[in-house]
Amino acid sequence: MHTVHLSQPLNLHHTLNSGQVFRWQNLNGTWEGIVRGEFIRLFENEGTHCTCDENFLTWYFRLDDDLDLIISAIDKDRHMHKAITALYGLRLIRQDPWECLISFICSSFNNVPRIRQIVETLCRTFGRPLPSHRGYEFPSPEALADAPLDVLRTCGLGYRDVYVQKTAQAVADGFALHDLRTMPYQEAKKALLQLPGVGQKVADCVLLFSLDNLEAFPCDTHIKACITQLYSPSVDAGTFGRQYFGPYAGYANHYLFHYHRSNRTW
DNA sequence: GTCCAGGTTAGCC
DNA sequence: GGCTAACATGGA
Repeated sequence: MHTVHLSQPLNLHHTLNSGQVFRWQNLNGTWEGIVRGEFIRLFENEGTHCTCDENFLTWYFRLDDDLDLIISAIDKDRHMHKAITALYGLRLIRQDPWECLISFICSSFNNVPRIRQIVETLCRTFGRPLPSHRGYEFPSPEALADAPLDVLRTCGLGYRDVYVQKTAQAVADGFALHDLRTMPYQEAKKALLQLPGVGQKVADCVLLFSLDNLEAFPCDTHIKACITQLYSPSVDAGTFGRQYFGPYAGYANHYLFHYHRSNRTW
């Protein structure tokens, strides 16, 4: 465990607890997670302490984004101002696209604790155990592609078992997730929408949380409520969000989402 | 028992 | 293209 003094704001609690990633656990102040097959431990106390190197922190927590610049770009009204003030240090994460894709297929018509439970069960059932015995890797596309439906079902997936299996088969057969990183927003989204279990909202989550598309604006029930109540009752939330907030609409989206979901008042 | 949760899909018009 | 019912699961 060593100390890193970051030049960028980072609030671990807001960031890891905001529903963009599902495998981190807070054990009395210390965050534990498994990223790309590596067990990682983090906590904040006059600097960020971690069992990883600074390059990992920079990559994973997008410290290459100038958060203050981004915040000033999206600080356009009193609603947004409340959210960014209350959640200062909330950052988007640059997570693995494959894990992100499957996690958000599991997220549809579901709640966060259960998403976490399903993802963890998938890892325990189909993922490689870490050499340190501290948990399991996220399963490979091949592992989920070859998984029998009834075993997937026992992981708690419900009717989503087919979505996970077919999407895993598509990725195992060569669907190039990483290529989407360099595509324009509409084109990358169109490609993702081909995958079973991936609709407008899940596609935007994958683009935003794992493929560097900061203009993606995922529209779930919380965001739709925010847009209709606070901004305009009759617009398409996604179109409005991207146009109104601009190139960093995705950051605005996640601040609104987490503020609304954590049951704070506007 | 009823309701709800980061939606997607198939089947209609 | 837009609209709607159906969809497993577990916790409140």
